Amino acid sequence: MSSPPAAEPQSTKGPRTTTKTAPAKARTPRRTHSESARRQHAPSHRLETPQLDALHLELDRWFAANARELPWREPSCSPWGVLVSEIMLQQTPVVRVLPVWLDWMERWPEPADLAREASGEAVRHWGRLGYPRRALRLHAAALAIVEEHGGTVPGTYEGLLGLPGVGDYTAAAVAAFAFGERETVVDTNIRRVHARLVSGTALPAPSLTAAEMRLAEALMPEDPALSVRWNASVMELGALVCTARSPRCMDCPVRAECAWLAAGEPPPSYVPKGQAWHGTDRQLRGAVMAVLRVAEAPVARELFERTPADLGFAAEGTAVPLAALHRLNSAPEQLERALDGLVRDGLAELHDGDYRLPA
DNA sequence: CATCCGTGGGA
DNA sequence: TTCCCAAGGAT
Repeated sequence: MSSPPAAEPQSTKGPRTTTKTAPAKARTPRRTHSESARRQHAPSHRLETPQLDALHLELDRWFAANARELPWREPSCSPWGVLVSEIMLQQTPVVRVLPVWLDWMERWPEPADLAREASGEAVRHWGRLGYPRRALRLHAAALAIVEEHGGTVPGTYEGLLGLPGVGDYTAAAVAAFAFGERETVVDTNIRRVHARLVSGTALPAPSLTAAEMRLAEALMPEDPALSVRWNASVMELGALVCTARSPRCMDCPVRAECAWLAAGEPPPSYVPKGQAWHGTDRQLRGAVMAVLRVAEAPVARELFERTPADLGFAAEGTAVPLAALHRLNSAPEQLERALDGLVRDGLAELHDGDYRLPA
């Protein structure tokens, strides 16, 4: 139904103006177990088998026919656009990211455009995507890109990993999808597909293991362009077919090779524990941020506490989110903790008893 | 390494 | 209605 998206490098990363190196304050590069595993070019078990070749072909064909058309997959999309999409997509479904991503790209087409703004503007236009710290980190990343990379998104795993909000997954994903690098991309979708297809289990381990990284590396095609395509294909299969709940195995292009199906779909060996929500600080923080995002002016602390006679003072627009906040009926000390936490995290500023987004 | 950090649509 | 959980990262 959709035209095959070409999984080609979206930027001919030409001269990336590497003249400005040696930043005054170099970020300490993070070292994760998966990165060390990535570094060891452990040729350990390269599975150059006919079966693997067939798998690559089957998934590639499926991807060509079934992949969603997403703007950040267009060859014309800049590395900046890919980076923004990847951070927005962290723990957030595609359908909710789409409108916000389009708004951001129009508003801030380049890192320097966002870097010129106050961080609070990034938070405001993050809307209701959730985890607003990501907006803060994206703004900080834009600043770092301008100050340390001449305004262009770094094109290597290491360079990307040094950016705020960019971890192992995002660094590999941007290097692969925006620059065509052969990187071992492992997200929750890919982990689940590997668990079922290869390991024969319903779910991957609770946390990412070194064995999974080795497996992911072993499954990737050698050719960089094909590896990029493979990474995108496995991720898309996990998102559309090999889903967490009620996988559509009938529509799976590789069901004949699936170890989990062959084993009779054994149930997961553990139950993922859900996150508490009602009555938590997170819920309260979310309600406070909903108020600050729509507020035109700083919001007095009393309005959060509901002491004034029921919102007579609420500035227009803030009445609804304030009412939602009051409905939570949280203890004063919890509200205090939430507000302090937001200020500590840089999501809000406090001036003379008034709260606002960071200016 | 376990925990924290938002949100809303679908099962 | 309730519960699950989606292209994770930082501490």
